[in-house]
Amino acid sequence: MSFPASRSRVAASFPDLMSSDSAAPKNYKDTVLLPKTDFPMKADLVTREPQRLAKWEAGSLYQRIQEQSAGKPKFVLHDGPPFANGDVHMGTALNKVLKDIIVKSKTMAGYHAPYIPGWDCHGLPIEFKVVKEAKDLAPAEIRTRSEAYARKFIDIQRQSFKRLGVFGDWENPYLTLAPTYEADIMRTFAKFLEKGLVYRAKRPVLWSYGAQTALAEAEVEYKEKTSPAIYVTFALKDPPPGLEDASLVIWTTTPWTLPANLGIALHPGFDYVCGTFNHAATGRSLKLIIATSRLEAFQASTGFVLDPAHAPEKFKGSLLNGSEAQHPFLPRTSKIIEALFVTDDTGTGAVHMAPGHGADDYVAGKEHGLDILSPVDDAGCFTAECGLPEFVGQHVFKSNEGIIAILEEKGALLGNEKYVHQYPHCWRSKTPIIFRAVEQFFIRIAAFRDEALKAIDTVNWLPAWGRNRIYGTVESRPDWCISRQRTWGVPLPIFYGTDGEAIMDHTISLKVADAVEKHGTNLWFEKDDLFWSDLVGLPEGTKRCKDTLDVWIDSGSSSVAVLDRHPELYCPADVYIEGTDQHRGWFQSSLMVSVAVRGIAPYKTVITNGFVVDTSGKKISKSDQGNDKAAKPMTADHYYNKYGGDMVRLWAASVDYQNDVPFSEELFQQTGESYRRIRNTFRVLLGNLHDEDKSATGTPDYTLVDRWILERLHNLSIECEVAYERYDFRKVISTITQFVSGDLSALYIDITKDRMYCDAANSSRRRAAQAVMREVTETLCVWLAPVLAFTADETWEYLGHKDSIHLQPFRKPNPNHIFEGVSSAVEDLLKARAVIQQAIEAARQAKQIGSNLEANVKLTLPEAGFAQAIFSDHPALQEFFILSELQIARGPELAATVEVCTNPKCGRCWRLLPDVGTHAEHPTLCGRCAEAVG
RNA sequence: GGGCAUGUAGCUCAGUUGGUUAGAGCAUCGCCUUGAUAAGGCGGGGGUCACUGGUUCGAGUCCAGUCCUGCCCA
Repeated sequence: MSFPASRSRVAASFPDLMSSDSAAPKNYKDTVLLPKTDFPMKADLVTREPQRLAKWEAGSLYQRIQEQSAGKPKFVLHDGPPFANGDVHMGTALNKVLKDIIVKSKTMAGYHAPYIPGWDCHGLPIEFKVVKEAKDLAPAEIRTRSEAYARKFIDIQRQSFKRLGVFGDWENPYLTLAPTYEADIMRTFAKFLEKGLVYRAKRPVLWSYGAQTALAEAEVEYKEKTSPAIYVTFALKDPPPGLEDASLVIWTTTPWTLPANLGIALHPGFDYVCGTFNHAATGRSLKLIIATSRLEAFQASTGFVLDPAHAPEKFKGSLLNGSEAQHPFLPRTSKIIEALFVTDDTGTGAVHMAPGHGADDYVAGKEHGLDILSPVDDAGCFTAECGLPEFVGQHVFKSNEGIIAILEEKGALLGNEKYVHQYPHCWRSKTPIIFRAVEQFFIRIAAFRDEALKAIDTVNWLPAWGRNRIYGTVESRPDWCISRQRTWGVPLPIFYGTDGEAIMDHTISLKVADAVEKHGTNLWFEKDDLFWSDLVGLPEGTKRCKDTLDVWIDSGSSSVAVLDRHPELYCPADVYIEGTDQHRGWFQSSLMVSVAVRGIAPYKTVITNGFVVDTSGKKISKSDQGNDKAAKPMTADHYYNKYGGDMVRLWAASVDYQNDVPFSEELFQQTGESYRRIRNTFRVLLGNLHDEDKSATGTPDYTLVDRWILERLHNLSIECEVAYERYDFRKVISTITQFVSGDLSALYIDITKDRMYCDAANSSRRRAAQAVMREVTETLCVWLAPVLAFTADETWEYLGHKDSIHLQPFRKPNPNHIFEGVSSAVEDLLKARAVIQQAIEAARQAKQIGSNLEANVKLTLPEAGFAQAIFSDHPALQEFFILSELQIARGPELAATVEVCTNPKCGRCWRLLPDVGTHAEHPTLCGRCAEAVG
């Protein structure tokens, strides 16, 4: 049944026409060949898409696509694994749909394009959540629960991705927690060992003495804490002229770190003064060095005031670079270095450096060759290394007072205040954290940095600035710290000998990998040292390493664990596509691993997509979910459950993904408008094909508009083909949208309505239009299929095809659809049409006429031009302009005037024509309609 | 603070190597249609091209600086 609602409404408004009285004018509505289709106007994607998904799945569509394309040239898009934590965010959905559009479009472009999705499963955020739910779990238990947690979200996310119409081998994804994958991570690490790229060194980490563990940033909460803030003097050794007997003054809120002091940092660009400072109350007089900008604050805090009697020495911080100063209470010197992180908002412009107790200190210290001293044990108590026997075994925070007392006694203390500041605390034990250097494993980047930089230039970066971005990060990145004092990860397959030294032997790590491949990494936590040393052939007393590997090693190893392992994939992959943050993340870790392991980049092309941001351009992060200020839904399920998967897909294809993507529900709904436009146009086209003559052979009798739309379709195919090749999906959609709305809906379908509805069913003009409409609909379906995966398939089915559109190839642009002179004729016709429409609009606004068919138009064409054949073909012109009456004249310029048409109205086609009433049998019809009705 | 991006109509974006009156879709307003009807057609309004300066006969486009926003760092 088609349009039942409208039919009854017409009947209700014209009861007289429906009367059974044979004398009354006949109702010709039933003789009009209106569009007829069951293709619903209302998409109802939310209920229909799952049915189509079930059908695809039952028919193993993905597998059939792979079988059908077997043997064709391959195209490998390697999936960057999303983290198995939380629901699918719109940013994740954008990325995943883009991947799918690439895979689908490459498949249709004639490639064999398998897609193996993956998940990143290890890592702190999961461990964090698990441990938060239940405290004081044994490592093996944490791992069991973490795996369950990850698997839960893998299932949730997999359902979402499938629901979005993403095709792939969903039953066999790669998981970084799979024993085979974990074993490959260990083998990758073994390769690093084999190449001598791994070393062990101390480095400061956030340490909770309460929980006796290292913490990550995410496990730290900032709370107010009162600390002693003290000023301490360091006497210069071998001072340059003018600075004799002077002391640098540092300011610190952690006196306990002074035993680990190995340096003092000055800003090379700051101005410093060196002068005599007098303390009125005590009568002390000292020669001190202070940053000029901090002078006032220093004097106010300490009471030491610069003696105005002597002009102070002035110099830049860079002057003292490389000099040394005497430690105030230990028999050693501190190296004076320059560092840009020195600020002038607190302190003295001279910063106490303890590379074992601070991140900045560590980096700057490393750069200037300072040692790393961290004389503190797991419980936060001083070790013998601190050089102060009376403090050994005492907690660092309890030692502050004692150290201040020593400074006082040595005369090195200039001031001591209470200082309230935000200080990091352990989220679990609630104790303040300390920075403490512990042994870590590193990868020596310098050994293959140049090779990595060269590899970057073998890759096609889209957009092109990605190249500079990653080049910069690789160029400047320090050595890679790959050990973590965490539980939920792949264990570092390393052992310590009885002397405490790490045994760096890749053959031992490979033995661990083999065992892990069979039994999983839990074995590392479940069995004891004796078991393991026995297994790998090390002597009794050997201890296994308790650290896990940085998760970036996990995902960074995917070119080894996935591309090299899967028979249908290869390395380098053709495309990686991820968010821009991955230049420093996965793109880089993958590059580093691949270059180290096989000497080349793991990808040929790298595409980045921007972040999904709110409409004011602010980032919307997952963690903002639930906050009052970001209460708007940002998860994909909200959108596909409310609007449908194709709507999310169309949105993803419509946005400028190379930049940040502004997003709101309102913006999202905008793409719904273009969806409706496309769908309704498909519906009319399908409706007009209801009585198509499928037996027809030969070239139909095309009219000018038929040829024109076919040529437009030909151009559309060229544009879509190129746009897909350039991954410019927005261009595909805008090209199709403009074609559908501008060329089809407003022109072609409108113009051909008359012949489609009112001509005899078998008229050659009507059959030609149907041939055109089939060609147009099928071609559009094919180009839309990678994006509107569900709707294109649905339309394809209504076109009478038995099998899925996703098994179809793209259509090559058809050169038979280029017609000499047609586009220039239509160009002129459109100019004339614009003038006519304006004239008609004026008459309409003046209430002289209603529809176009009531107008009698006088069109004046300019003397020159407008010479194409159609301008002397009145019926064709009337069809194109959709007019009942048209007169043509030549004049100085293009113009049109409108009068009310006085011809009688045909009761069937509604045109106002002079030959209405010439047939006795059908007195209310025009000649054409009388003949059509018969 | 540094590196890399970005800024054109209410919103999302086009705008070739500098060259008529800066375009499209959506939104908005008015009219028509009621045989695409929870659709369709026609017409209109709306922009100091982030800002400042420069090169040029001519700048949305090229150059310099400033600001906004994002990513990655410090």
